[in-house]
Amino acid sequence: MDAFYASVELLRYPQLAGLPVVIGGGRSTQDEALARQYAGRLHAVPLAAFDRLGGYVGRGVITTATYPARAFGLGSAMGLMKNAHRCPEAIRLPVDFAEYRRFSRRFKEVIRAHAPVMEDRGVDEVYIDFTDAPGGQDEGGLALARTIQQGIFEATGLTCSIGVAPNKLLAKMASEFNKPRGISIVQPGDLQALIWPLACRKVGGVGPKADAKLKGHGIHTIGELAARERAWLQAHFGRAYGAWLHDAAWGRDERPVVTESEPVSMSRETTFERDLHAVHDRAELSRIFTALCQQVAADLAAKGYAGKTIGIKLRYDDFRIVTRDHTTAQYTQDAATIRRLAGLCLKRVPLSQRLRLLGVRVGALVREHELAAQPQGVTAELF
DNA sequence: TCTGGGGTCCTAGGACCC
DNA sequence: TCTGGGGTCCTAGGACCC
Repeated sequence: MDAFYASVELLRYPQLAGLPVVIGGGRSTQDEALARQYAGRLHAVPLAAFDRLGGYVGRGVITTATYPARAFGLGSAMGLMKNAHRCPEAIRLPVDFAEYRRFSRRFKEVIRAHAPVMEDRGVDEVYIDFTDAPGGQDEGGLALARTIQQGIFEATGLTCSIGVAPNKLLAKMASEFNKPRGISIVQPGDLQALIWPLACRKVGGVGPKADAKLKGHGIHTIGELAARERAWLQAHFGRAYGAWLHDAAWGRDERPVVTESEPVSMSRETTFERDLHAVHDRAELSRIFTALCQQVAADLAAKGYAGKTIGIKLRYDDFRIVTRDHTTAQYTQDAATIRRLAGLCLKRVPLSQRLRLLGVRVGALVREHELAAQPQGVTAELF
């Protein structure tokens, strides 16, 4: 989906069309009082009433920027405060995940109606298997891509970009070629012309660390990566990752489109408004900790899961992260149990330094209904 | 007044088991 | 005088993704 969060917000506030808008940070002035005042006619909220990026106080990053905002150099994962000077007049809206999830469900319904083999990749992205979908082979996939793009626009008013290719790796790269509202077809023979000139970072799975290391070896483009011997890449990047890098550079990817998967863990975390000290701010920290446990428990219950690995995560004021976890015999989804076990984890961590973030995680999940016969008694040894 | 939140997967060492 | 070879599970950290 193109600039998904921002595009959903623009459906509510069409008066913001064409303006630099960023989504991110905490509550803003218009979300409660204003929403009440203009209920049912949000399109009438005057521009002057919206929060400006330059006036933001707090912690947070830009999660999405509209295309006009990007023209000012505003982009995702950028600190709100530090970059406000690039365009202080940009309008800032708080993140409304519930609303984005609603639109996420709607656009995915449209896709499944046309091509049922769809893999969920988060709120704003999917892989679709065109292989056996009706019309999926017409015009090399272009026809079905157009149908889906149009169907999503009619159902939601949102635009998307689609890449059609022989595998997920290439389709993902192709989808970036013509944003927004683009369709790109990449065929095996296009590797040299369309893929090899791109930066290594464009390969899904090459992040900032791997990219920096590749650059250190003088490898900047996918073509330069493809030119290295497989064995050389394995010697410098590890056997598995080196082989994968080589395959990726040659456009090879056999991963299937996976339509169903079970969650591995559920977590809640929060960055405090100011750094907190375990002793000095004990009461506040404790209150937040309990609330996180209750939220995770509620998430588990809502989705029908229980887990037996309880863990915590904290981030110190210097951004170092530590985690601790503990696996128990009994699966649980109970807030008080999670709180008790997470509390024990917290005791195993140095707490002299101020904390910026606290998180609670429950892993090793099973479905609630598969839990009925949890063994509790004594087992006899037979042999 | 830099730097969110919710995830997955991989690696590596150690405990423990047969 | 010498100490195997599998295998699984747990824990901590880190890279990466949306």
